[in-house]
Amino acid sequence: MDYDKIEKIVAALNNPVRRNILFWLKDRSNFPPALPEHSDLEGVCVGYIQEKAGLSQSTISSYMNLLKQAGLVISERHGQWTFFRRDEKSIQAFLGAIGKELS
Amino acid sequence: MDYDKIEKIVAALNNPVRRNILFWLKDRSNFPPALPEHSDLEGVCVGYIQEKAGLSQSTISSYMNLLKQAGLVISERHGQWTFFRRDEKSIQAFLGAIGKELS
DNA sequence: ATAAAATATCGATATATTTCGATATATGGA
DNA sequence: TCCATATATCGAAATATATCGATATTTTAT
Repeated sequence: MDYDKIEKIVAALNNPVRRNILFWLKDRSNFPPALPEHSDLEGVCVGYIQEKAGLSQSTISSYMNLLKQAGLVISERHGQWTFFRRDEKSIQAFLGAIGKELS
Repeated sequence: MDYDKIEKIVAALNNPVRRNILFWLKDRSNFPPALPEHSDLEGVCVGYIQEKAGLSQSTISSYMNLLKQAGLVISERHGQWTFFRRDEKSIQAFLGAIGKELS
């Protein structure tokens, strides 16, 4: 994982709301149950994330995009809904890389 | 390690110069040899850090203070000189904590 | 005491980030 | 087609950060 990639991730984590969102996404039960037609989908609808975060819809939208650009989350659109889940592989790669850089 | 402590460290790391400084401080040979009267001291004189970073003296001073407040470095004053070294224990604690938070 | 060297602090400016409300776009239903 | 819902994008204002030069402070030497 190169220098710029780490930089992007550190920047993404350097905000309490975004950091919280990643934490919440670890456990689906931090959010309301999915709608019936979404029950077999992975991830959490951005609307629920926005509610839980308590910020404006536009802010959360830009934050989720930033997390996505940093590679920390994966997004999938299903009809009118966008779902986000953590990119566990990328997160682990980051932890490995930052561990190596700082040790 | 609590939430605010991690926040401070992530913020400290969220700058290329500060991140580089921590990296350079891993290896004393990234800097010129110490003066004879400092040869038995630990750490690197802030003047050398400033030279290597290529920014103004005042910027580096504030940056080193920020790294110190985040607990990433330890400073020691010897006469007119201030020396900085990494706080390895704190760094490892951070890596453990961020690994736990993100995993 | 004066002067020099090293470094911390201050104040200012430019730029980046946070956050919002407004609006645009995408999807779906009647 | 029109209307509704969900979400992305835009532009703006407030705040935070990066960085500088000037100045203050600390330490040392003469």
